[in-house]
Amino acid sequence: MASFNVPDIVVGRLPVYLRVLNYLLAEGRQITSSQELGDRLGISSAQIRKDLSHFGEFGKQGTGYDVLFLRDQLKQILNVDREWKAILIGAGDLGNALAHYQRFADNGFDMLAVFDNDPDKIGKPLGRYTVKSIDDLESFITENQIEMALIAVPAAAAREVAARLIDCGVKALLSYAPITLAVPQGVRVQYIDPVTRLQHMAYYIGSGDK
Amino acid sequence: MASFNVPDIVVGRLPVYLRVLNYLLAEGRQITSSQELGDRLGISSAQIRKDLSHFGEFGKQGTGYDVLFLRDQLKQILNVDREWKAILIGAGDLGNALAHYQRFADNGFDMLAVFDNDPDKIGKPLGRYTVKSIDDLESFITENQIEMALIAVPAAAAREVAARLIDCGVKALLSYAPITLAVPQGVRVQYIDPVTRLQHMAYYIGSGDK
DNA sequence: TAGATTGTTAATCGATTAACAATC
DNA sequence: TAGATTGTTAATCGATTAACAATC
Repeated sequence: MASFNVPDIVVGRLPVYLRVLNYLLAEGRQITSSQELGDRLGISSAQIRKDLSHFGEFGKQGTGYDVLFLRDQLKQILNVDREWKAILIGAGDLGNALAHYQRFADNGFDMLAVFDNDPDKIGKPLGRYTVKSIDDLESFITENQIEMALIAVPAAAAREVAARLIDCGVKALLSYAPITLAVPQGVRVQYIDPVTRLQHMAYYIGSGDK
Repeated sequence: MASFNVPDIVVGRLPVYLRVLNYLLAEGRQITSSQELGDRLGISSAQIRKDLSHFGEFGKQGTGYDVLFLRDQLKQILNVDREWKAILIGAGDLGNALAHYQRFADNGFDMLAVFDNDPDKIGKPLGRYTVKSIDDLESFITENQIEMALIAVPAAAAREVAARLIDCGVKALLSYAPITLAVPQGVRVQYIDPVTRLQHMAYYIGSGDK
């Protein structure tokens, strides 16, 4: 797992490589090539080989890559060859969808609890959870050594929630709130905002000449 | 709106600029600067000025930018100074959350219908919609001149759904299915996969030395 | 005017691509 | 062996940053 200064954009592609390898595995494929992976992902084979070269040598000349081996190597590199403990803040419609999303558990992200500040929701069942009070956020994180959190609260509440999470030592935030968060060194944030994505595409399909 | 070959990465930042300008507007601010915008977004003021310079001159030396004016210019540039007609495919938990998401309408994305292939769901209410049969997809798109679609179906169904949408002339797809879609020239796709985002962050917070 | 901030240039930095020797 | 594909190098391409003249 030799690596020190791999470009973030390369790291961001690894999960997609991992995903396609999992599909290949499910299809019963044993061997693949940078060419095939590139074709499936719409990128060049050169980019895939270059990206992988940051971490080591995983293939065989003339043959390609062992799907299972490369898959497992990528899992190691990404640190997803183990379980991660996460929580979800926000039990609205989006929180409900995330609480039911099977792929988190399937990929080793163990969602341990769901929090909300609405008295009408606290104590009620939500999927396999019982919604907890946001008042219990700090104690729960500390006691369970939570490392990641999904933020699915309104934009107006997101900054305070993020601050509290970070105060308790949560190191990765995935925020669905449409707001940019300032976080200290050592804490990672990723954003999911479908509206900005639609706007991005609107630029191109807008007037035909772009 | 002079522009021909603006880097995609620049286009992708404009919606975020637009978002922060809307917040400034809501706060009653009339003037801002590239410095302030950069501070709010965690990027350099130089990058903001450079990005905007692809499209024209929007500020005044010594003063900065008129918030309302720049906001409206960005809306024009992104082609979001008008309504866009969209549909949603998939009425599961995620589809339910998206059907209720107010920010689409707030930002000019008019969701006209929700489709599913499950007989138990078809005809049932979902937010302000009544779930339509996927059998009616083609006729609905054609009759209503749908331009965008949100895909919230299982991965196994996503390729076929995308193909049908594209066949009917839909030009922008926002897919929540964890699979890469091959689309023809002129069609845009964006993906939202929270699992890849968590995996991306896991890389950094994994072992402390990255 | 003095102070501030833009828009732009040039330099730096970083990522992608093409090509090919190595080698399975 | 002949054919195929990797890993890597060097060249190209593209993005970001720093700096500053222009100017409000």
